[in-house]
Amino acid sequence: MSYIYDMELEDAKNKYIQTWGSLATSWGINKTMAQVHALLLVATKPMSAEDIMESLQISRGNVNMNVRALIDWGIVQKEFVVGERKEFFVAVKDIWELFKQIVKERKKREIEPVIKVLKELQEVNEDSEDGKEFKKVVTDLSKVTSTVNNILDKAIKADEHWFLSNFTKMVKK
Amino acid sequence: MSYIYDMELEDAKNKYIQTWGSLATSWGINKTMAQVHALLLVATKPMSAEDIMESLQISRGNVNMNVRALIDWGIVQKEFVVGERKEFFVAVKDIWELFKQIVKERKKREIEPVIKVLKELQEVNEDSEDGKEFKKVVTDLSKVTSTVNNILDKAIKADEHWFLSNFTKMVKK
DNA sequence: TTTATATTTCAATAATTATTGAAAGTTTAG
DNA sequence: CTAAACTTTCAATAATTATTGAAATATAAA
Repeated sequence: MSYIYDMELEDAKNKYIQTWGSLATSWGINKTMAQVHALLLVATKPMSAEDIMESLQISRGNVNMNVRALIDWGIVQKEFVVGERKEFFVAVKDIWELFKQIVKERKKREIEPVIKVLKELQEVNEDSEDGKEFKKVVTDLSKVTSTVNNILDKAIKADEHWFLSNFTKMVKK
Repeated sequence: MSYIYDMELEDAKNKYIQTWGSLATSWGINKTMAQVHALLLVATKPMSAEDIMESLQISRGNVNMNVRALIDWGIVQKEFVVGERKEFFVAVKDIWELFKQIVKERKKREIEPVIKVLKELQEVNEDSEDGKEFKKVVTDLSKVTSTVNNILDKAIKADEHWFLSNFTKMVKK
């Protein structure tokens, strides 16, 4: 194992962590949250709050808030290390599981609130020409949104192999 | 057409515009951009920059920037009105077209950069145990991301009827 | 219990992102 | 061409969101 090689791996890991953080911004996800997740995903052993603070050069409070958010998303878990009093954290390493959790969470945050609002809006009185047009827009939005929601539900329930092979073939013309 | 009824429709439209704006925030999309889009989507005729300024109580510069962004996304278009010198704007009213444009744009912004980075990262030397693990994570991420990307490509090319009926049935067990 | 260790909270502050509005730039009518 | 009508730009500012760090709280060992 040469020195040069190690540097390359470290560089790759860093690039990965940094890139994830900046991409996250355009997804409406906190930069640090994405970085902490990326760090845990490529870590070879459980990390404590202090390990994370040091790796990413961020404060204790920031680590705490973002690790909690990741646990909420269901993509990071606490882990206890024998002989250690403090908490350690690990990322869910199974990428399929990760994918499903992320879909589940974004569905909940992005799609379900939309469906809820559209449903309410469909109850508006629609006798006038203007009202009919509004109702049509809302109904059409509802239809497409619900379909997407159903498809994501299926994806969440599917298993990895089915998704990666059958689904792909199925979708191909 | 009664006064009360009109109020209800106006209220519904307002609620829709406001809600869209706040939901957009959690999607990494500018609030005003979403509001302008919502406004144009339920408008019964083309709107000028001034109409939008007045409706949403925002500045001219803000309208200009956000309308431009919407045109970039391909979900709003300029329209000329006879006898009027200024520009008017309309939203793409075909919801299926809207859906496809949004998918296309988010794919480009969210998924394609990820694929690009993962591809680069797969080139890291992987002789050590640690390196192998890293490579596995990256490869797995690549696989799932590419599959999602392919599925979205198909969705963009599909037609509405196929998507709303066949795809749904197909996906059902 | 007391003490040491670890975690959480949150007000203050920093960093980022959105918005304004007026000046500069463009386009069209006369 | 010139003036008026309209659009774009962008530095200044406002609003929002993220981060810090120290105090408060919680937990476990002694």
